[in-house]
Amino acid sequence: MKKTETRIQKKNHSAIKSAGLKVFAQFGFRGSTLDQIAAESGLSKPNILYYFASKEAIYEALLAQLLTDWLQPVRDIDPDGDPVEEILKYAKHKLKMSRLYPRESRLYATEIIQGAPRIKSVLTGELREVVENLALLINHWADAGLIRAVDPYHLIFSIWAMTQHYADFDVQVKAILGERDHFEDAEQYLEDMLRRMLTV
Amino acid sequence: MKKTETRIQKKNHSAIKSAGLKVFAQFGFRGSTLDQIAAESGLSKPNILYYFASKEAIYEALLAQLLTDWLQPVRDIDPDGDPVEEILKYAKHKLKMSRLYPRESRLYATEIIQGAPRIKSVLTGELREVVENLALLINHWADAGLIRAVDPYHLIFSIWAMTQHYADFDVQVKAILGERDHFEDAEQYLEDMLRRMLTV
DNA sequence: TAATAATTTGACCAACTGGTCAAACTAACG
DNA sequence: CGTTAGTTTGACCAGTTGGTCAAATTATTA
Repeated sequence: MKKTETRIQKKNHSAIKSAGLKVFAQFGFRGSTLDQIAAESGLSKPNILYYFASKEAIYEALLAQLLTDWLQPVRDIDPDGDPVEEILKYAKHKLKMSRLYPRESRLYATEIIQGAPRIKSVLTGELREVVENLALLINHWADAGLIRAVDPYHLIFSIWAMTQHYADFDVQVKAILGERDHFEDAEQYLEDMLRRMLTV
Repeated sequence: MKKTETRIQKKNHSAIKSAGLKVFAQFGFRGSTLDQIAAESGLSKPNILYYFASKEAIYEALLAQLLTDWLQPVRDIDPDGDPVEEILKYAKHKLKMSRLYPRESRLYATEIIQGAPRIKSVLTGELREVVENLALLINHWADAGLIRAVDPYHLIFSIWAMTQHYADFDVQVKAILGERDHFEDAEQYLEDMLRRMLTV
């Protein structure tokens, strides 16, 4: 039922979302202005509102995209794979997302810090369910003696916290480590940590 | 040389900072308005500007306080104490701060995410220096065989990331775990993780 | 090419923004 | 009690905000 976008629509929708991501990730929803997004995207303000009904519509489109992108890799964890390697694969994927798409991570962070007013239902719905299932799987692996018994929820939190830290707190990390790329060391540390947590 | 504050000044400075913390932590600097802070503090907008020169002055007073509160416990780490216990003591202190003062953590997070425009000099100055010293100490402990050799910087990042996660992403944590207090389990997990990382 | 549909914009608006200021009010003190 | 210093406020302002709209421009298609 969805109309196919014209060439121009495709280009402009994309330009607006890209500009919106940049602005919203830095200033949050209320701190961002349509004028900023207009300037960043090279379109005029009324033209932006021709493609999106409102400032909020842009923001919500970005959040929706983000959430599906983030939930998928959790679902992709293979219950029949090697437990440690599956968790490690997920953690490394998450870290790579932080390196390649730090603005997405920051956009999500600002939304959550502000109390997640627009996605709370997703958090208590889809996200919770997906995490619940992963926690069950981890407990199952532990019961089978394939990994050490750990609190699955806090294990997941620790992976999220550490990986997203490198995107969200990038300025701080760089202030301490310098501008040199630190993701290799971060991955090393993360792998080391997870192996120590998961093997006996 | 500092004039002693009158009773009223003390009360109102405090009320304004408290209200500012609440508002800034949720909406960031640009997303917050003086009217919100006025409503939250129970003072009129002009009255607020009688005590602070500008909206920015309130924000900066909060940040300055925050930074000293956060740097001190790092400095308090005792080079002559038991290494694992000293690091554990610091991590637990940080976690307790997240439980007791989540808004301070969120205020700091929004500032960093936005690129730390007002405190970048502190990051590359005081913070960097303090972390540098801690890293040297950790390496020294490792050289002496008192702890396992780990990357001290990423160790510190992992402590920060995990502890602050419970304050900054509180909504998400609660969406997954429910409203029940989870800090006890978090501390357990954190201690377990750090002991495994630091002992051979 | 002519007609139609899609796109873009300048001008505009009401609400909100941080901040000012003179005047009114209140507390403190000799 | 009267004076002074400290406090509070209503009215106001210029700049910014998200959003509207009719008109102009450009692309598409018959």
